[in-house]
Amino acid sequence: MNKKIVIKTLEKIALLLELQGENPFKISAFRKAANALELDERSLDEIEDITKIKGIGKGTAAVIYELIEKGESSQLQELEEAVPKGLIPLLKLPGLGGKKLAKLYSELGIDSAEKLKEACESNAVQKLAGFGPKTEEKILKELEHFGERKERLPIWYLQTVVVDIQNVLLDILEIQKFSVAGSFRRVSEMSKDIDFIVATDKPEKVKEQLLENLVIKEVVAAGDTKVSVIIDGEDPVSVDFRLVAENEFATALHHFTGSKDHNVRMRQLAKEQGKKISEYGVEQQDGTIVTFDSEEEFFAHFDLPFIPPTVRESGKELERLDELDNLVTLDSIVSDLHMHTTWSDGAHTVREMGEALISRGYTHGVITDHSQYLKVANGLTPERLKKQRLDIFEFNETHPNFTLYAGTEMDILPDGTLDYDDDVMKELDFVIASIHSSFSQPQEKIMKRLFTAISNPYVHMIAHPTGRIIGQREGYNPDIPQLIQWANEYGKILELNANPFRLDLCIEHLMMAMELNVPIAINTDAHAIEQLLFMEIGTKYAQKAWVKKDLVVNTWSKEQFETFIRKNK
DNA sequence: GCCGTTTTCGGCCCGACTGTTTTCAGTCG
Repeated sequence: MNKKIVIKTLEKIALLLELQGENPFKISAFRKAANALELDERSLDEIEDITKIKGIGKGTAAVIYELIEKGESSQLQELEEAVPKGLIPLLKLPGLGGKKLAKLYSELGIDSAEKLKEACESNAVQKLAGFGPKTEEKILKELEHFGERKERLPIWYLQTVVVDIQNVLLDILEIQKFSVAGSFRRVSEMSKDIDFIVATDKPEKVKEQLLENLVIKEVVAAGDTKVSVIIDGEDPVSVDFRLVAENEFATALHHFTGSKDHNVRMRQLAKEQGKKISEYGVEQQDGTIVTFDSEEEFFAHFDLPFIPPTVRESGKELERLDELDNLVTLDSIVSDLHMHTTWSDGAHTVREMGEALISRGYTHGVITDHSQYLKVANGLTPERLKKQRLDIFEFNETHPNFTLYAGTEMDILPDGTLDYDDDVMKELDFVIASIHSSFSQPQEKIMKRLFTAISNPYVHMIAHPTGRIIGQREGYNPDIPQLIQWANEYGKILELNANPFRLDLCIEHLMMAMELNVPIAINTDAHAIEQLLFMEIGTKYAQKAWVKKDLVVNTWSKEQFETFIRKNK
């Protein structure tokens, strides 16, 4: 029995129980059991006694054993018979949860969006206890756009929204300080909303100005401590603002940064110490509330080191505290190994890019323009590549404390050959190979192309290994475990492309690479100076996968880097 | 449904907002 199927079944049971209006704790027990199974690294066969796992007891274990033995769950089947399928999508309507939907079904027989609409239009809904005219009106309004709004939005889109909001917040005088929180602060690839924590002693004024100055499509809620709006734009985004007193800022920020599981773990820990965590502070045994100037102090209160937002996920991070020092950080980065200039499709010259790297405090970098195959990007022929090197030599002569290396981002062609001959590559310091064409080839063909590149002695790194664009395209579906194996065998680097559209390799694959100690280069792939800033998001994303500092090529000194790039020459 | 140095019952993380009520339930994060 596949563990994934078991997890899905438990989640499905929880969902259907919810639609029966069941006890919320019972529902969450099934979700917790699914979660516990997911977090356990063992396969189903390797687990001897499943009830030994915390969160799995008699009831959920029975479901799991039945699944293993019969391949199906009688409990799930019964639920599926009792709960109409049409109710499931209705859970997505804001304001409607399991209890209300259960009532709508049992009292009015509502099991679809159409029936719900009819019932609202005939004013049958407002007659139910617990419902009223406003609820009815709200449901009708939500039904108009039902299914239109995207559930989760990609980080590269949300980033633009966050910047716009920050500009509005900076102009509100009554705000003492603010920070983005939530999954965006944890650098999730996709988020369903954006959270901001705002410190102020004049919440009324701040609320007023927020409502006035933001580009608002809809006000969802506007209370004393919480303002919730939908920001208008290409894709509308839910944004929550939490207005708190300045001394509550640190605990509020921690609380609303999450994740949920991280918070639960922290609260349990606090409870063990006789304390209680809320967004307003930490309540001591004697009832007094302690507040903090920073999240660092908050963690220190529980004898914990600062846990970066990026790793606050499953709660298990509290068991990996000794690894926190090994996480890669922006200030340990001394180079960027993938960028473009005006020689191909970049916006700035070799000199401008080089000087931008110096002003970021780096010690070295590599210029890697596109190769000849990419005509749309003005890719370089071997002749132009030679001329470009004169620019690089000249730069190095005039900047003695910094080294710019001559590289390329060379295409792996659709027929499986490489865009430059070995003797062209031989002349270069650093060769990146990547795929930009024929994404839809069968996996076998894609892997042949990647193998040609990775096994070539002059290739140092594979860039953006899957070709994905977050939330938009899957990429070319390579067998990444195999690629990681090859990288290990041939001593090659794999890239974590830091462009927020890509973040490629993804977390799961980075973790696999860590298991084999395959070196990772975090590169911005900058096509303009401003994009060198992507390094920040790249390092944070790497933290999410617990990528070790020593395995990040960009933290290596110039000497270490040179030893690596020269080993095959 | 799960769990237990508060141990077989009774709490489970905790609190805000809304719309329904006339003190609270449901939803949400």
